[in-house]
Amino acid sequence: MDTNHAAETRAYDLVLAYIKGEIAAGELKLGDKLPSERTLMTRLSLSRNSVREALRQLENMGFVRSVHGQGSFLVNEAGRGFAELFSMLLLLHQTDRQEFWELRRCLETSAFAAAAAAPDSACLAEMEQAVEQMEQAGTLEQLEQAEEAFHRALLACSGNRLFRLIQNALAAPGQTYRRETLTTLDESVRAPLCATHRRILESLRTGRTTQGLAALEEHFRLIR
Amino acid sequence: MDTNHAAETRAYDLVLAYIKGEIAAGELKLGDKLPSERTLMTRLSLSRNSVREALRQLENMGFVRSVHGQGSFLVNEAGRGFAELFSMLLLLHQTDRQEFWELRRCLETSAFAAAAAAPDSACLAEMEQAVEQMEQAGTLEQLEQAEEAFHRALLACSGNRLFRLIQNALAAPGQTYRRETLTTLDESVRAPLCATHRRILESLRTGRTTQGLAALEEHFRLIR
DNA sequence: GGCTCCAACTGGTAGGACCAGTTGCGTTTT
DNA sequence: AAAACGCAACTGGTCCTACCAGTTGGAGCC
Repeated sequence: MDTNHAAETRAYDLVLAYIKGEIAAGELKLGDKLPSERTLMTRLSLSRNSVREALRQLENMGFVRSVHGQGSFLVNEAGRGFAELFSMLLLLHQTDRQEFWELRRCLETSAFAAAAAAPDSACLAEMEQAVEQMEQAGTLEQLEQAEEAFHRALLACSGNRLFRLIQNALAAPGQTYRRETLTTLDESVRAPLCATHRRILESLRTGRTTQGLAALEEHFRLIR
Repeated sequence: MDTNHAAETRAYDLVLAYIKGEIAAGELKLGDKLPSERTLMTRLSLSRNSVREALRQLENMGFVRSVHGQGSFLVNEAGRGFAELFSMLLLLHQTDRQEFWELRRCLETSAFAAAAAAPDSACLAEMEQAVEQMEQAGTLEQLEQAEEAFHRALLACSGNRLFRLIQNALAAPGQTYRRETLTTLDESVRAPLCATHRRILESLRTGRTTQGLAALEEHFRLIR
């Protein structure tokens, strides 16, 4: 194995270090406006190019949002750039849809368990709304959106922000897969699909965890 | 809520699209050398700045490795840039160690189940070696490395590349947490810790899944 | 007071210049 | 002829300047 990974240091590392320092010092918090590129340039004795490459990296990670004419802001949209990442992974055959579904199943099972242990009424309400929208969905697109909303609420219910982060990261290919699955779905499967979602929700309300986990399993069998 | 997220298009998107096109067309595959920045510049009618910003993004995602004097290469080091991401998440209090452990537990539980269904002898051998190193570890550092190797092998055993990707992403904070935990660990806990790892391995060999899951749970109770 | 408009910000892009590693080929040396 | 050297032509890394294009806020006008 080569062990010289960390040897290289780039100019824009200074910018990253500076931003992180400001955050650690409490000078910078979420929503704040970063110093302008030209300010950072002079302050850190760097070219604007280097500053911009650092900001691109932060923007790519979802921590910075640069708006033309306004400035750059510290935000929390972590996972935004992951859409690109996953499309590349798929393109390079470094993953496939089976692994994708397996990860989703893994996350949602854990999320369900966490949610069942301490259900959040707001999230339950969201899930209720999503299930109703699924049941009443006229178009496929509505069904799609409702289904996604349901799972988003379920993940949110877990309270784990990392789970949601990964879910967001999976959102882009997820939409593709969801559409593929739903369009090829036999109409006869649609009713059980809705029923499964409702059972998951109800089991969270009644605390019947094992029943809910079974419903989750069935859900992934149906949709995979 | 504002809904104009996707309106903006940047110059470097052209580069990303071009690279992806080349990959899709089979012109470019892992390990290949990308066209030089100056070539891309003229070929796509962009400034070198824009080309570089695109390459930085790809490099940040771990798909490109630029080497001074040699060129840029298409690689698969996805997750390399995630170390930065997680340190930022922690810095901004967008996650914490509890969520971190919960994610690890979630992944490893699923990975164990997958591994139990179709155990891979090579990975089992790696795990065996890791357990032995744990049992014979003299220094804390050795224990640390052996423990990490064990879990790396377990995740690899699942066969799911996304799992390994996320594990790599978690590696940086993982090392910090692992060290924190192990250094504060009572010496009396060390033996059971090794025993737990061995039990996980043995259960994979004997196919006693429920026993293995219990051992995994105990592991996370011990180490958290 | 409310309006318009312009000046002074902001980021986005372009192109040139130079530094600094790497590579390979031609020349020189042995 | 084989080995060593060295230069030229790549490569990415950085800096600079200039300009375009949105946004903002205040000066001045209605």
